[in-house]
Amino acid sequence: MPHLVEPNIPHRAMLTPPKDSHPEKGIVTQLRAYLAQSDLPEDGRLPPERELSSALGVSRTELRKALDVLEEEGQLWRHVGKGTFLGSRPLDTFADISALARRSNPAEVMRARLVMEPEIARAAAFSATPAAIAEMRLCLARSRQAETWRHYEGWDTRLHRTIAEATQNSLLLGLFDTLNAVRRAVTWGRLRTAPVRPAPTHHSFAEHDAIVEAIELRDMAGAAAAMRTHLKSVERKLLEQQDSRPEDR
Amino acid sequence: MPHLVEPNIPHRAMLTPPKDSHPEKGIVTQLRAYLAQSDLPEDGRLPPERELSSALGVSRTELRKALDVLEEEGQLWRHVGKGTFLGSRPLDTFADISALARRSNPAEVMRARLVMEPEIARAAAFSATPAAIAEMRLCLARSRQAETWRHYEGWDTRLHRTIAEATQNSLLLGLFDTLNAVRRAVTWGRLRTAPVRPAPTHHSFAEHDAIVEAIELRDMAGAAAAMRTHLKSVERKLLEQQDSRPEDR
DNA sequence: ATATAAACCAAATCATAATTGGTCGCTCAC
DNA sequence: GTGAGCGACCAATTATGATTTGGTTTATAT
Repeated sequence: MPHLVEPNIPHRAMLTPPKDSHPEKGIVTQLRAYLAQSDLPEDGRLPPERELSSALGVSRTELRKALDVLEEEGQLWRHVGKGTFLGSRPLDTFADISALARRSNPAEVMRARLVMEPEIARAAAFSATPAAIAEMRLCLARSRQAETWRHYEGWDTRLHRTIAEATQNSLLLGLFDTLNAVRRAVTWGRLRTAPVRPAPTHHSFAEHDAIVEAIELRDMAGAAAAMRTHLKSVERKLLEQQDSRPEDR
Repeated sequence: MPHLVEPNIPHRAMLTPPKDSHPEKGIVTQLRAYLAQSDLPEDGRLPPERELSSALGVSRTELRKALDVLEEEGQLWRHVGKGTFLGSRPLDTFADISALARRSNPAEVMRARLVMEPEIARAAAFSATPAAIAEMRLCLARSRQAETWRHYEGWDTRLHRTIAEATQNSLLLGLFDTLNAVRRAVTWGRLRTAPVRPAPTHHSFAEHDAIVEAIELRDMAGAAAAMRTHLKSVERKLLEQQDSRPEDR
């Protein structure tokens, strides 16, 4: 148990400056002075609030008010568990797949797919080449022939990626790949690994057909709608599975 | 201290199958059979070598030889500390911002934004908290007060990111951040640092207002449409600039 | 009413232990 | 001798638990 009882330090109330008409402003300036003279570590991190408040002889509440002001001014940024730092918040833009996967979950992945993939399909309907469409048809055929769920999923993944490629937008493709990597990395309760093959009536077959058909017809709205319908089906299936099998972890 | 001394387990040398003319080949087929019948977890990870060897009744050395064969065939991949997995090694899908930016260009970035951000705004209209909306309004006000283009862009960026945060979907937020990082990397050369402030009639002001207003009204379609309108304006402005100033990169 | 102190919370970090594929050295059987 | 089995060790990775830290709430006092 840390920090049991504060040893009896004589209060320094008398050392506090005389009452100010705007006391919080005074603390702000006091804090500014401290930040100016104190040499902070390389990363601009300043001591935790609990230390700083006692060092400045103010309550943590008041210190936090002052910090709020400086943060509002953009002079520093704070984050729970990390600390308080001078300067502007570093855009945490390293798209670390594993980090994303750790913070995410299957429901989020499905919602992200529902945001991205219909629009990707729309773009693909606009710019897909005949070769890309041929590859989509190949994926459709192979996924129907798949003898195991593992094989089926392989062709399913390839179909969706082919659609993303068909946008001819390398950035969109990169974002799609990132999303896909997170999807695979997210540890959802081990799904179907059954060695049985998907039933010929599996809902995805017809839905995939509809997507590719719309793309081939250059029907942008139709492609987006078909993709949305498909992902909604997948989502429903996912939720059913999750409900019927409440095992967690 | 773990695993002090292995308890004295009687050797099972006599239980080993009779000598095979090509022992290692036999183990490979045995391993193949095991992989075919055993249902592996979603990620394709198979049991650690120490378990698998005893489960198959072969020595770890022999098992590793068999695994070497399968790895050479590309049927599985291994990594120290992680384990052994079926399928092909996941291409290092770390979303390398600089690599993406190198392959991309401003036009692609704009199209990617037009794909993602309207749908993000739609989702935000559904799930934004009052606090998030308050922050959006703050960004609106501050961007109007901005005294330089740099400040304006700061608040503009923060507004768009706040909208992405309001989806309450960390994965979408991560994808948005990736897109944003690429955007900044791509437009790195040509950031206008003009000290003049944006005109009060700047098109983005009213467009931003419309987006936030739709989000506040929970008007999902309206938010998506407003965001699309805004990005179309930005795209038009971008193309004008690019035309009038044909400098590339 | 306001401020303070204390307690609690969740996110992040740190420290430590346990796994896991890769490698080396020894022993034994043939 | 040659090769296989066995055990130990290594480094990379993961898992786990305690600690730190900003954010929030509550009770108390002035």
